[in-house]
Amino acid sequence: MEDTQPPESPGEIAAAWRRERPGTPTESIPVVTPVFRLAKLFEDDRQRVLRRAGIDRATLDLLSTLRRSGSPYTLTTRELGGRTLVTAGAISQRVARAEREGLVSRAPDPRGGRGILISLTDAGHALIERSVEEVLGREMYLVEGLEESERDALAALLAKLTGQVRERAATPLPPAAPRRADERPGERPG
Amino acid sequence: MEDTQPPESPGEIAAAWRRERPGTPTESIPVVTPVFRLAKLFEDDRQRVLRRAGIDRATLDLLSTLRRSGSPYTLTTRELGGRTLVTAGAISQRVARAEREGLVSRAPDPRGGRGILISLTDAGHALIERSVEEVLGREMYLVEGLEESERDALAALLAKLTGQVRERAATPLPPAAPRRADERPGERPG
DNA sequence: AGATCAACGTTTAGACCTAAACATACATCG
DNA sequence: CGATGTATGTTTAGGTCTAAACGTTGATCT
Repeated sequence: MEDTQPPESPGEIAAAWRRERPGTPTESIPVVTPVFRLAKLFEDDRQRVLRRAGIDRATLDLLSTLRRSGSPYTLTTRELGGRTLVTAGAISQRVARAEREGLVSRAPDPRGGRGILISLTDAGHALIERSVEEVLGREMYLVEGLEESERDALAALLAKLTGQVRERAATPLPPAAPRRADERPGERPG
Repeated sequence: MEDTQPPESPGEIAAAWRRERPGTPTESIPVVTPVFRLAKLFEDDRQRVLRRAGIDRATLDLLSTLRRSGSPYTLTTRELGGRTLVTAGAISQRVARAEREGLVSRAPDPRGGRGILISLTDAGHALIERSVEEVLGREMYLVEGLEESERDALAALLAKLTGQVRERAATPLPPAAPRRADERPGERPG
């Protein structure tokens, strides 16, 4: 046997929970599970493309953000942090790695501030120029399995959901679910 | 200043690329970017819930899969691998951690095989029982920002896209974009 | 000025993952 | 039976990330 069955579909996962624990709220599964899986599929595929281009995800993120910001391809560490989904510590490390490879340079902000300006070097500019086209071209291909109208509809729904989730995730967690005293979760059929 | 501006919207990112590099294929951005962001939002929020429940993402994954498989809550390492998105090495480590915490037990497969059976212990069963309800309840809340009909439409599109991407990502990478001879990728400015 | 505060960036410790090298245990074939 | 091959699991080396401690540099107040 070469490989086992593919992962359960979201529908199967939800059905399994309902079978095992009637009453379990499974309505979110058909949305959340595919989001995780798609993120991983895109991520892994992107990594294949990037490896060939001699760059990794972290560096792509950094250089793209600088490149996209337009001439003079310079942002402060803080601005980079705001546009990326990682912590300040990670930014620091990413910049350090990219600097070691000669892709970016660092200099104190001339405008008084305590900020540090990160700029694309020529090598960094060349590398991102080469990589962006490939990454976006490949993603285009991956996404073209959907009709344009479907992509538009999907993009709209994703945008709306992102907004909603951002709002709701920002609110403090509700109190932990009440735990029924007669619920004997430890019970196990022999 | 407390925090900088939120990350650019997918539309802004695409517009920036078109401004900076006319002709860049940006059609995938409104789909791919929100998928990454939603995955991170869900992931981070889930982690907050899990921390309170005294469990982490890796262990949740492991225990959920066992629990969902139904009595006797036992699977081989290989089966676990097939249902999870991580490598065999990661499974091994996850099981080792969970075993150290008394949440699962390991035993050689009695049916002749060279496989190892991983089973939920009573403690593991109790923990997952407690956690699942909270995680899914919370996710339900996060996703309820969309109408039910929107969620259904979104789920259908995500399912279709997942299938398409899985197919397309499996195919070998097309040849690298032609690279101009004067572009020397390995070269580094002194 | 001097003290205190706030913003910013870096460093460090620890967690988890992947890829690849290593075992092991069956299975098959001469 | 002994040699190869194949499927499974585990271990190890290395990498990136987060959280939190830490250090620095301006800004504010008296």
